[in-house]
Amino acid sequence: MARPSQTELAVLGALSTGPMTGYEVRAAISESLGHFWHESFGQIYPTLAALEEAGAITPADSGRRTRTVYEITPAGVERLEELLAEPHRRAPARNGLLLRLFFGTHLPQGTPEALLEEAEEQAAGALEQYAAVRDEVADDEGTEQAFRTMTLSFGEHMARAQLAWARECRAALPRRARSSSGGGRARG
Amino acid sequence: MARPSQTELAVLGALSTGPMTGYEVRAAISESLGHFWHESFGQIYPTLAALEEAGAITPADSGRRTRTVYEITPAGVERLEELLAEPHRRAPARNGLLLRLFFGTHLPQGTPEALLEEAEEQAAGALEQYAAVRDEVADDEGTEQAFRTMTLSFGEHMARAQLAWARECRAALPRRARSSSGGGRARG
DNA sequence: AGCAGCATGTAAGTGGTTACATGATTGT
DNA sequence: ACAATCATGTAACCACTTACATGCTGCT
Repeated sequence: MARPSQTELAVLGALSTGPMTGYEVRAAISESLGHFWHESFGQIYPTLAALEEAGAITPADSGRRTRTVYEITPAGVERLEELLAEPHRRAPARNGLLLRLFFGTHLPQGTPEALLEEAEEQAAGALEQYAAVRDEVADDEGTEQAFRTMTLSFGEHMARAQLAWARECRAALPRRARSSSGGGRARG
Repeated sequence: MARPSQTELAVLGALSTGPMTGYEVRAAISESLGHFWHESFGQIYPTLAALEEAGAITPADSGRRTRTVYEITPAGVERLEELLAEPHRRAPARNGLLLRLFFGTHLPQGTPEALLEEAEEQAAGALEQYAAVRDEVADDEGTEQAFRTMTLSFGEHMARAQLAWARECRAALPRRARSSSGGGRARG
């Protein structure tokens, strides 16, 4: 196996919270990390196989033979700690919004305005969702709660920042074209 | 043609600012979109070929035959507008920091502390960089300046948000393990 | 002559998604 | 009996990166 993959970390991490099937791993990840992470079966099952091969996880008694409940082994915990300790190489910068916005300014459209509006709405929407989750989280306890709060808080901070940024930019934009078609050149 | 739509957009967008070689396209993107976008030659050259095939760009007189300066065509501008108008594609939700932080809470380490510290330092560092860029940008003019300001502003908002979030979380964390390193402060 | 940096391209590999194929279990 | 959903897996493809191969141009 060797390659330190993000998926490996996610799967191993999920299993560190308790024994699960591949199906449940995916559910656990998408429930708990909602907006911030996601795995597909096409990644999960091969990763489970590789992890078992490497002795990091082991099939536990499942009661049924059509499903495989995996359990993390001591070696797996070690591996997980190793992965966590590794310097977190961040994804190559690829922000589609900024890309579009930049090149949008070279076009006669109201494109930049529209993009900023969209960004603003999206952030506002996210904030509403987070507010709803806040209520739920209040019921949780201990570590679970600490995690959820951090995640949530991260989402909120980022959404608020995006909202503020979009509003500032919209306010600063010269009011030339008002959406599609219209004046090409602003200044001469 | 096939649709490497994000790269296609970036390349077409770059060419919308003026004729360029593939090499220059890459430089233009990394200069202007610095932290927010990036293209590799392995993507750029095939994309240029495909765009030429599709009539979106055309080779212009370069003076030398060992380089090909491409120019965007009216059809290319149309294509660019089309791409810009398209509903802004997925951001596949994969935040390595949040992932690690979550599973870090299940381990006895000072892992979460270390991650938050790293996140805080990274944001602080970015802010310093942006401050430097601020000065440069002041010299620019017109559209160029408007773009740079927006980009920069986005970076600043996000970095400040991350900084605030990391600090809040660290303050809220129970002080159990003291982590390995002692270096928490931003350099002066 | 030699080196830095401009310029173009390709092959192999990575890390991931989508769609599909298959079947078991549970609830009504 | 049937549908929903739990569960496992694979094949094909996709966007992109890395490393490599090659050669030109301009400067000292």
